[in-house]
Amino acid sequence: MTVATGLKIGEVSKQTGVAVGALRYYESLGLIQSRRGENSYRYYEPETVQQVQFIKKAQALGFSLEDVSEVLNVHNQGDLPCELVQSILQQKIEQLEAQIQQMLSFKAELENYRDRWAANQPRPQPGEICPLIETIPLAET
Amino acid sequence: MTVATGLKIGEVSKQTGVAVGALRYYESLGLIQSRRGENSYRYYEPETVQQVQFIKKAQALGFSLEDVSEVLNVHNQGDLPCELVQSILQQKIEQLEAQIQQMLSFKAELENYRDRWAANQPRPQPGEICPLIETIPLAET
DNA sequence: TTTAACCCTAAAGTTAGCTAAAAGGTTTAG
DNA sequence: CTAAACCTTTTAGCTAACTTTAGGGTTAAA
Repeated sequence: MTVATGLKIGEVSKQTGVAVGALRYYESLGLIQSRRGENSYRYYEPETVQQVQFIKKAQALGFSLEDVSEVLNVHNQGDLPCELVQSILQQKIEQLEAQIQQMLSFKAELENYRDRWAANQPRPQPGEICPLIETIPLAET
Repeated sequence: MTVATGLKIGEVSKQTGVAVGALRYYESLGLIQSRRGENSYRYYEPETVQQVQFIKKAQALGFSLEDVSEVLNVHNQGDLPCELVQSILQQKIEQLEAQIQQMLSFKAELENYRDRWAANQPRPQPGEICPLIETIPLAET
């Protein structure tokens, strides 16, 4: 039997805190690579640990696995992906800002209803379930 | 043939703007009810239109269909669901507030990185992909 | 040597709220 | 009478990022 070198999937899992199944999933998406031993086990280079941590950090920044994939593709073509990373990051920031604005105005609307209802609690008319909801106008599309 | 009374599903759909498939889905969740004719068609009471509008309005307030189901259960037990609606609404507001706070601090963090990197763009060391990401500390769980 | 711990694949399940497609019965307008 | 429009059921698909399950091989320590 030849000696298979490298880390087994469980070791990568332990070192990164990423579940074995998730690592296989990443590999299925082409985010990480492995060699196979005669036993068909996956064997990873030590760098894979860093790569997985890269993925985790990117995720922590709100990058989807597809974003990560784009970045890695640029990297694998020998180019510096930093500019791409910057532009994705800028996009994320803008998306976040837009979402926050939306949520703020939605929250204001909810508070509006809550307070209006707290001040004046209507009773359901026959056929109604709860006027707290029934008095809301349906949004125009 | 006996006369089947009530609204057919397409009529409810037209009057509420909710797709036929969605109405069947609501029924499968027990949110609305129907009688069946000899032809196996669903026939709805006129009140169903209001009930579906109730669902739409509750959704517009961020209620999940499960939330709606809870409210309707209370209603169907003959109790006034308004108090429950109020407390769900309050919960939603609080959740929203918490999410907004999280997103704000996350956004600040991203801007922090963006600006730090814009000021001083490091080059990848051997084994690194892009220090913009690699210099991020992994969050403690 | 045995057995626990580890590895494999493939496929299905998770969440939410639907939509779509296939294959077929019913009704209704002309 | 016929064809369009409507209704039925069941099943699958959509998004994202996995997890779980089932059914088996492999390895390593005691």
